[in-house]
Amino acid sequence: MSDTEPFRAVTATDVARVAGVSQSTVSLVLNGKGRGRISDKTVRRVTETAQRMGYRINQSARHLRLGASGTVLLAVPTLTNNAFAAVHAGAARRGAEHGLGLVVFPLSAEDGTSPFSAPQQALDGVIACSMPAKTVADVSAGVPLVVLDDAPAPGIPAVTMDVSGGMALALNRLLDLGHRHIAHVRADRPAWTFEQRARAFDLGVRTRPDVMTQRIPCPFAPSMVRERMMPVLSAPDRPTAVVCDDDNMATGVYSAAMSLGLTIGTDLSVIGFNDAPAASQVTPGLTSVRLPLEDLGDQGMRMLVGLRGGVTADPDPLPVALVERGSTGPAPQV
Amino acid sequence: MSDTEPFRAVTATDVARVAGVSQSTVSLVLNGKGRGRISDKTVRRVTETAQRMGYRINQSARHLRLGASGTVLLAVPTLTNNAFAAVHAGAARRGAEHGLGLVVFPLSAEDGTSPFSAPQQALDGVIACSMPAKTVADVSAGVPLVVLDDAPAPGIPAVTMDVSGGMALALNRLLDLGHRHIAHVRADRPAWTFEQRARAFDLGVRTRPDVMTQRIPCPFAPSMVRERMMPVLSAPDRPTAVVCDDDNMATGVYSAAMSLGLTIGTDLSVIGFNDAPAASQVTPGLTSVRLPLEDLGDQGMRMLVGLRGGVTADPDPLPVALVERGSTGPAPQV
DNA sequence: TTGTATGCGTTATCAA
DNA sequence: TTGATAACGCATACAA
Repeated sequence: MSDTEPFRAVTATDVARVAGVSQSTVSLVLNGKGRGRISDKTVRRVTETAQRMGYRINQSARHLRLGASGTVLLAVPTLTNNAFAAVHAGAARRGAEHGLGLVVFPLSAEDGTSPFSAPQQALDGVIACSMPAKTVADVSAGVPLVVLDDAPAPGIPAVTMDVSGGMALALNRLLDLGHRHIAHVRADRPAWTFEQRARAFDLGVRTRPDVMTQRIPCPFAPSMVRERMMPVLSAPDRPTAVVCDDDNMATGVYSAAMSLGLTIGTDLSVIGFNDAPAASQVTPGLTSVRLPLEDLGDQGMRMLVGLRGGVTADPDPLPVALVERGSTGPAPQV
Repeated sequence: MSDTEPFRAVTATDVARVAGVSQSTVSLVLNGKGRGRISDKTVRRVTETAQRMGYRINQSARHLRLGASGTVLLAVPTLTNNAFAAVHAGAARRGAEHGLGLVVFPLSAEDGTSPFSAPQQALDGVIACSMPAKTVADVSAGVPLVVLDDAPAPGIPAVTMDVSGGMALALNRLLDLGHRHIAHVRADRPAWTFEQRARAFDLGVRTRPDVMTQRIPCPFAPSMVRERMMPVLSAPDRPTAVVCDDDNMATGVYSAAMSLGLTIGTDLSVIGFNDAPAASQVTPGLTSVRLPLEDLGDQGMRMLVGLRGGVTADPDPLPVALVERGSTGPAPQV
């Protein structure tokens, strides 16, 4: 009852003493390794006792014993894109269930230097998001690796999202709305995820000779997108709809359209990718391809954890959805 | 040279063997506890050997020995606001230096239930961001606590930002620009940080009877702000400038203004708080009070770590700055 | 079916 | 000024 009494954690040994068994039995039971070794009665008693006493495993001790560090690295190309916050959240939550902490690190494609001098020692695994596996080669040396939203390569487990399907969704919606001149604002960054979008766009319009298209590579910054779009949207035969590789880029299109006096959703339809919070905050709301980013992180961590379990088959691409808002409407009459 | 040779970490014992000293000497030296106990020559030799061998401490072992968990909890009111991503980044980076992992958890003010059944066991500390200390009372029981961006209370270490000063900055700038009718869109959420903004606004206009003011409490959602602002901005004697408690709320003002045909920066000046990424992406760019959120997280973690060192004095409020963009301009002629 | 014994790498106490 | 030694809580090989 004393406030000053130092807190003492409930250990497996404590549970063992109360349950009247040995500590190793407790360990066996709690790790599910009692199958065929420990009697059902004992299993029940131990489980229940642990529960009742509020036993919680000491991860430090566990990691020490197992020679693991309890940390996983999440490598991302940049921190500024809030998409990665979602991936992080998903991975972190799942990791916590397994006593794994998650440390994020931005690893630019050009300069792949890492702060980890001895990754094998410091890391239990690496999750690379939206970047080629070779970029993280030096930090992932000797450590289980999972790539997210990148090209599935033989021998490297990958979790992907159906970005091609997302582009198809966007494109078909625009076609349904009667648009026959559609531009694709492409992220000018070498990444599988953007190649997928480009390919799906090209594929989707290939069988439609009645549709005019424009492909506009752009740096990620909205201001650059705006600059690039000004001449495009001023032209006499301007596109009536634009698909952007990212919601941030879409805001650049908004900006250009507005200063040209074009009304978004009426004169010009715009679709983005990610369904970032900003998509619902601009006016009009931005129609966007929602990517299951939190799921992506979750599945990635799940796969990493399963790696020692011998999981090898990549899961199906995660489904995506088109979220319609005010930025899309019927093609304007010519 | 074999690829299959299992990796073996460099331990303090390894260093000891090479340096020709005992393992305990290595521990003493590397923890800086050799002062007046270990000879300078030995200290040098050990330090250098450890460096050369690439020794890295095993945090699991350290935590086990010290009875610590190596994790601290960052409690935030909501995850949707990207401000907390910055706080998290700052705290996580600093924590990593001390072998501390950071787990985030959204703890709503109403329902303060936590997923931590035995916080003293699972957590080495709690950092509560923008929420009253009593909200985290049950999870922080028996654990060092630091509050961020909240009311400094006796006995509870706090790190704050100069939000009042930020409001003064914003207000004075608008006054300098000639605005004499200014509205304050207030976050309708009980939090110290918003009380500060409100108080500073009230204080700043108290001595200016020539200035008309409006105080408009609002939920956080931009759509709600828009709704509330429509009648305000349609009125014949509408405000010529608006200060918002948050950048997100400012986008709601943008939305309302635009649908009323008001040009931001000319007809209506707008200032936000946070300087979120979105502030530079809207058109025109949003003038905003930049809060040092990453610093806040960093200082919070630093303070938590210093707690066992006996640090008690709260640091000065972190300085803020006004970032001017296109959303502010001279007051329109009446 | 269960218990005993050992060591993971560290810190800290005590003896030398 | 330094070294031997004992835990910390857990997983597991081996003994019973």
